[in-house]
Amino acid sequence: MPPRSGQAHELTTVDGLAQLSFLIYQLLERRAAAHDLSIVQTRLLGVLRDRRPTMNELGRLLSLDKSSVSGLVDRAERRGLVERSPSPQDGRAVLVSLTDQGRAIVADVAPRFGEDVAELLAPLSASDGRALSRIVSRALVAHAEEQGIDLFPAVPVDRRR
Amino acid sequence: MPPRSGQAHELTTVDGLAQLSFLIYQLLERRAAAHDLSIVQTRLLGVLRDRRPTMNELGRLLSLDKSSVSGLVDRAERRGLVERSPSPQDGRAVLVSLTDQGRAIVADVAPRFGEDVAELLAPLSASDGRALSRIVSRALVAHAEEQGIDLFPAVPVDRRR
DNA sequence: TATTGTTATACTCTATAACTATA
DNA sequence: TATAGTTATAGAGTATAACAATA
Repeated sequence: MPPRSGQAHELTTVDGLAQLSFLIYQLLERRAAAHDLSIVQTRLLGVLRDRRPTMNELGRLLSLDKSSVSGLVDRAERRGLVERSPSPQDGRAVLVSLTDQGRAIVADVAPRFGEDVAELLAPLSASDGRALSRIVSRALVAHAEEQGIDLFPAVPVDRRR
Repeated sequence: MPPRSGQAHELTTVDGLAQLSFLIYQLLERRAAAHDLSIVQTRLLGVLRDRRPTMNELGRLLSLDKSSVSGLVDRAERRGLVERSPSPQDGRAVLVSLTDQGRAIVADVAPRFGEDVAELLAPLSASDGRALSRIVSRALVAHAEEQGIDLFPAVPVDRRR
């Protein structure tokens, strides 16, 4: 039986966060679909926005096997969204970067997705909106510290190797 | 440049919610993988926990085409997790429900996932935790109302049609 | 005629295993 | 030998289109 809170139903914390996650996931999915992109392709472009990783690093960033990365980059490259170049440092390594076309898509999708999220939060009061942002940020920062992850990379705009 | 808030970094609302979503998504994915289940299969089982929908309704609940639902249910049925039965009301319709085995998996995954989420929120103060739950719930309820979706089905434990 | 569901088909996405080339 | 990446293969997941059965 769902608990009541005042006159309206309230979800449990877990159910609420799970549903919120799926919802936000779908918002991004829908915006990506406007460019005929899957979520994974979109994450690929997003990750490349401020990085120029090797295939290997890309696998770690996206939590994918190297063979999955090969296929992913193949399809993105075939569509002209990313490009491969040989690493000057390591004859075995391959660097992946956005093309202008890929960058244009990121520049289009990102703000629209931002609007979607803003719209989702529009029914909240201003103070609830601020509180949500602060609390979520706090939880993520604590989690990142525990995992030894840097949430705020130095943003190497044009790092070459 | 990321804004500062006191001594710690704070993410933008959009970035924070997006990251939180992917994180929660991954938590569920990891728990599901322990049963060799994909996220989609897990969502299928979760949706069936308190429903006995037709294939058609299932498609709406999971935002999938009917042909995708056919394949999804095929694979779950082959593994003994769900079962199809003819609708007594409509000769064309097919009802889908959990088997005991499917129910057992839900009963195992749900609390573990709940613990993962609780752990993620553990660094928050008690009042922040409550506020997060309340605010998220509020946003989801408002969104569901706008979309004409019922977040709280009447929980038909043993509804036959 | 319209709706429910399945099937055929094609593509994306993913991992494992075997392979090539470089370190 | 070890590492970086690709390829072959197999399977899940998805949608479109065509179809059969029922309403």
